[in-house]
Amino acid sequence: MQVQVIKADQDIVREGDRPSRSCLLLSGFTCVYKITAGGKRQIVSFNIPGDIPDLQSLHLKVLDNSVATISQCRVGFITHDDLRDLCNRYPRITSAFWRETLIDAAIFREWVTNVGRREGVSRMAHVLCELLVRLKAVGLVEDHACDLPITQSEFADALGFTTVHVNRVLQQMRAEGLIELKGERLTIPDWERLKQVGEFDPTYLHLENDQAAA
Amino acid sequence: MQVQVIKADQDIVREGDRPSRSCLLLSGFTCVYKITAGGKRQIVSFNIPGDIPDLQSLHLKVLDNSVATISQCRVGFITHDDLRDLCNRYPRITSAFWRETLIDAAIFREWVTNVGRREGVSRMAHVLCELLVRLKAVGLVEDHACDLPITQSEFADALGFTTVHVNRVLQQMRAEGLIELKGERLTIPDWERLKQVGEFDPTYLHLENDQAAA
DNA sequence: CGATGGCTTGAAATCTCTCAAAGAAAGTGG
DNA sequence: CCACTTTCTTTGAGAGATTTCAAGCCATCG
Repeated sequence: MQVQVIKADQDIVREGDRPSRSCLLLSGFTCVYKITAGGKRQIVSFNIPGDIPDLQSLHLKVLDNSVATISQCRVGFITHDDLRDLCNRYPRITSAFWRETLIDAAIFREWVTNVGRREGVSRMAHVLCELLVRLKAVGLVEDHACDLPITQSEFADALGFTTVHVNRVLQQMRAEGLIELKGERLTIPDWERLKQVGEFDPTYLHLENDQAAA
Repeated sequence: MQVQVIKADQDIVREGDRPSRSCLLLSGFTCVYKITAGGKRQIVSFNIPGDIPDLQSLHLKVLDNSVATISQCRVGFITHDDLRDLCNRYPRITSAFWRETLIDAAIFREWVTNVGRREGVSRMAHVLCELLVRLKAVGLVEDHACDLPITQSEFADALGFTTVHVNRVLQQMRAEGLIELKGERLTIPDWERLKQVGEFDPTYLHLENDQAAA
């Protein structure tokens, strides 16, 4: 595995690429995004350490999305040949990788639902809940607080909002005591309430030990 | 494989189920959907003959979505045990199935983008383009026309609109000569223009022979 | 210290929803 | 085969959520 440090706001791979390797995110945040013909950006998922944002390129030749760093990241590149060897030698690994991509798909499904059917505060709360639970699962949450280097305009691209609207939604959430968010630090004063506002049910994340979601 | 005929508007599997088999759609249309805590429905994809809407349940124990028939359907059920046997015996099959689920994921990504960043006519045009191309790939399109038993309220649930709005969008599209749609019959007078309005690029469908998309 | 990127604000314009009702179309039972 | 019911489509008008445009503020960084 070839490890590399990439600074913030850089594309790791681009839509249309035909990569011969995939990347394992070791530290930092990345996002998977698409650009519409009209020039608008939609982030379709956030990646946290442990994720392999472009594992699908192992079986789909052409990338239909880009992956970019949100913060500075450490990334490990593994060639598809090596991955295939691994899969051939240990069928268990095939299943595990396959399962990872299925969970990615489950997250996309949930995002379609979130963007299509929830509004304002509720939509934002839902993504925050997802991030919290996933970060907790990899040990990046202490005391209902975590580092979150995501800008308001990145949230906008993830939620299908404008930056202006994200700003107003966040203000409302702060006013209601749903979140504390300053700089890159997010704190959740009342997890149960945030979950309720975001209509958040972590089933779709298919976590092995469900306690992380509690 | 156990074949069964299921009438329209029936759930085949439900969110929360732990199925021990998956279903292959032989004829008819189904959809994958989720219900939010607020009681709203979001369809996250349409299925056409040849699809296996719940193949993911092979590796994810609990279903995080439901699958329902849209029209009357013929469905073939295959047990997970049989599927696993197949995969073990023929690694090629594993790859093929895995690839199918990766394409599903690619479609979800596109839908997030569609719902998040396109509006009105453009959003509707995009789903129609996707349906056309996929139906063409399985031989269900002749002369830029196909059967499409999807109601306006189902389109609404797929696009994140209300039924009323879908109705108005469709009227506008008819008025602009983008589509002809009466009853269950859809005709596309000008494919290039519809593609352009829907900002449709079929790359994400990862079709083997790209001509289908032309 | 100026520059850059990110955050905040206001007001008007749009898109989409809600509510409510009526007109087609399709299926059901007698 | 008709009357009846149900579902699907269509319409109007007012309300709401979100966008657009435009500007000012704040922090960070070289």
